[in-house]
Amino acid sequence: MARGRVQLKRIENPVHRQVTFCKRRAGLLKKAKELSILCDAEIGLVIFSAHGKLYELATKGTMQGVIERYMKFNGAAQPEEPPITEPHHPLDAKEEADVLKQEIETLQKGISYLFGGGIGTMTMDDLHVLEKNLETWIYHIRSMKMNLMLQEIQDLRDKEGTLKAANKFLHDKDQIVYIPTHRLRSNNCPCLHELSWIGLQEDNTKNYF
Amino acid sequence: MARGRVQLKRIENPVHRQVTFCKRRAGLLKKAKELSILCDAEIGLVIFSAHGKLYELATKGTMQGVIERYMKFNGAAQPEEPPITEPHHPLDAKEEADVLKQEIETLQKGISYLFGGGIGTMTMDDLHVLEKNLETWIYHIRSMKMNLMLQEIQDLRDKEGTLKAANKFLHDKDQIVYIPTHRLRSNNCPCLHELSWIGLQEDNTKNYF
DNA sequence: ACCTATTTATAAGG
DNA sequence: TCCTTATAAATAGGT
Repeated sequence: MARGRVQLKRIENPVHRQVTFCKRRAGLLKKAKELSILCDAEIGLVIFSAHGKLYELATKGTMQGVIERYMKFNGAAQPEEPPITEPHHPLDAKEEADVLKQEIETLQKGISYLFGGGIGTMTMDDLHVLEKNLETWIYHIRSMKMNLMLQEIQDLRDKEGTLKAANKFLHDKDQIVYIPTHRLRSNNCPCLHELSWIGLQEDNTKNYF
Repeated sequence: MARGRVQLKRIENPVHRQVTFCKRRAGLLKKAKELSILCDAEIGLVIFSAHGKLYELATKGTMQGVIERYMKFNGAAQPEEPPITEPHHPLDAKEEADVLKQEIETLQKGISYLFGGGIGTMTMDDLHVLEKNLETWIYHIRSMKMNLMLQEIQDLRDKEGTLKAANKFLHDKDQIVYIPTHRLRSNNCPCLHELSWIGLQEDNTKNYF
């Protein structure tokens, strides 16, 4: 530069450093603009001062645009083979539990990335996968809850049927106990209809979009 | 520069333009590195050539880090009054349904953004808000389902109690025992224990993280 | 912020 | 792409 060579190390004198920062920052921004204009390039430049202040330049559109373009570039660079989710075979309880456990591990890893170490190492694709996993996870948990609750309801209905039958029988007759079996079937219980619209069975979230 | 002033406009000669691009790109990257070292600044520089090739520099960490920091900065720059989610007053069914309807509208808008128009127009903050809304939404749906199912269970238990009482009454009166009552108690039903760990009540998702 | 001696970047040509 | 060289630009140190 001028009146003395520059050492390529942090300037210790804070005043000198601040002055140099101003001058060189201006120079850098100017050079960036020039390069963009002269050579038809799109440039995004972000500068955080030592004290955390932000200076930015985006030629041709916004910084967001530059970031997106950059993301796409890096996303395409590592096109990890999409694992193609299986059509979800019906599994028994043990298998289901194992799948869930594994799923939970994956997700906890992703989540600790997200909140702990910062988003830094996660690409947009990673986030997408995480989101999908989260949906799947919630779906699994919900399915399990639903199944258990349905079973609970079913049990109670069975009992209800039994009790009703016994009650009716006792009310009608003071004789031999006989519970008619057709009264104990649960498929004519009115409650089932009320529950049906909630979508207890399959991937019901899909239908809301 | 040298041997002739430079016009601040796109260099038309493609060879000249390419040569200048190489030289000035190198210069710009060098200057950026120097500024970072001399003044202890964090710099992210992204250059897309006219032909789409990417050149990048991130001092102090990764480009992802720079992008994150930039995002946070801009997120704070437009600190749209955080709506502060109400502590979720207990609403009646009608209110709840209305809230849900509105929520669904918001989300459908967001989702069509995401899948239709491309991510292009959505910022990271938008995505974050969308994600939060999605969680809230799923939570709401789940809450409603849970409430309905819990009510169903409660109703059935009530009925069970009533029937048991009636049964007992008839039994005592007529001295005829047909249904052993200890088989009808619900609090020792195995299903209940299985249900308890799932957390049927409040914001159970919180506990998984 | 301005000045200016000097260093650095770089345009043109090979 | 790299080398050379003349010259424009950038800038360190001072005011």
